[in-house]
Amino acid sequence: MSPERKPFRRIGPDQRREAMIGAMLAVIAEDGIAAATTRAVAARAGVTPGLIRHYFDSKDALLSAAYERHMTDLTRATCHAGQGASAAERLAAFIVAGLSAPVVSAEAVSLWAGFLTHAQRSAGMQEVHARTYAEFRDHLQALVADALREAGRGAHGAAPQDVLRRHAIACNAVIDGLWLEGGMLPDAFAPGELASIGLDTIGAMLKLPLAARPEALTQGMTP
Amino acid sequence: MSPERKPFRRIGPDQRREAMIGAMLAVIAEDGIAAATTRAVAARAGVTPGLIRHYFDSKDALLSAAYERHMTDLTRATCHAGQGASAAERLAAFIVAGLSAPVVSAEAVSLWAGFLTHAQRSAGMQEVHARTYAEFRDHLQALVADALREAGRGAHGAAPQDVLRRHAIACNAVIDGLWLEGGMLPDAFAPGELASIGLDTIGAMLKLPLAARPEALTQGMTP
DNA sequence: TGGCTAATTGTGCAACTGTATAATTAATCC
DNA sequence: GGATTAATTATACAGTTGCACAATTAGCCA
Repeated sequence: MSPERKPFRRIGPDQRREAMIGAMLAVIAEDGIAAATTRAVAARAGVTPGLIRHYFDSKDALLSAAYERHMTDLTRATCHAGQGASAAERLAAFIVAGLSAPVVSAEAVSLWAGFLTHAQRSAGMQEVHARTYAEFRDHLQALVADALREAGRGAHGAAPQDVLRRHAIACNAVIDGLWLEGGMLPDAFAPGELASIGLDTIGAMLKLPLAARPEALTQGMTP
Repeated sequence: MSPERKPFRRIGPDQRREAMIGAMLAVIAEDGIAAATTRAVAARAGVTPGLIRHYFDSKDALLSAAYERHMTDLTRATCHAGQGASAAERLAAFIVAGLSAPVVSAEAVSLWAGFLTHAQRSAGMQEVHARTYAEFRDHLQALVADALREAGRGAHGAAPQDVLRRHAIACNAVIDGLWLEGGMLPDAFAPGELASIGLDTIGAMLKLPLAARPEALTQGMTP
């Protein structure tokens, strides 16, 4: 009856924080946010529950940190894909990236929905939400503005700033809506179909011919 | 020390069921799904916690019932607005209804997100989700088909069924995305703005001139 | 009026939750 | 290599949760 204590090793504080955030994300994605208890997350991180409170002020603080990381990852995965010679190509690449794996996935939507539930009641998470959302839409609006200017429109006209805002809102809605459908009904769409629909819809709306480079579209076909 | 018991009156079983569903929806909308405990819901319904188990097999069963009612209400509020002389007018009315109050509201989005979290892990709720979603999109696809036929398109052409499906997916995405934005950031949009953007976007996509009847658009302005 | 029945209440419980706090130990520093 | 310190574990606790079950009672029907 020797009181065997669990052996452990110290790792860098930043690594441990990251491990906990990763464990929180994994548990939520797998078993839902209701299952993301301190004990479950700690077990997933290979650690004792008490340690969570050593790195985070509360369980909610860890939740906010996880939310921020998830949204940052999603935004980065979409925005960083925006390479291309022309502005139209960059916009198209952005759309395709946001509507292909791994951005479109059941786990990503599951995580997002779980966070959303808590976002309305937690000031910290609301702040993260507003910030990541604004970041995403501003980026999108800049891409749209570039593409329109490149096509010889936008610099003149009635109220370019107002029109730009409406366009950004609409583009964002198209991407969000398709992303949601794809994540919730993964088997309802052929590979590349969502990206194709997104390009067509936004292209028609902006009256710009948007086309994905071939390798970008088929990229989502090989998981 | 007389053991005073809570007085009560029996109401019709259907009414009591409805009252409990209503209480569940109210609690979730107000304080989030985490606060929707059996005790909180029972108190809201003016009833003792034990009674919930008398009308529902479990708390999850009540949750599923509430989910179904919420989605049915949302769908009905959108679909039943589709009156109009022409097919294009009916489609426009549908879009406007789905992008105006009370369909667009923080409570509606809050409820939907809360349910979504549980939907992925409950077979019953998943079934409700798939059913209400299909219903909504089928209705939308029929409206789009009518509007295109009315404009002299759709009956001929390459693959009308396939094109129709893509259009329905895209329309659904636009409405869902705008609905989401409006519900999460209620102060970010002027009254009627979302509906106007929705009409423009879907009109451009279908290459149909879609316009709301004036009273429909201003309807969302008087809360 | 007086049961009868089902709707409703009250009580209790075992499991689980977040977190506070003390005890232990791995790594660092000199 | 021994002391120091912060990282980590272990324990405990008060509150909450869903639910089972027995006790009551309101309304209906003869």
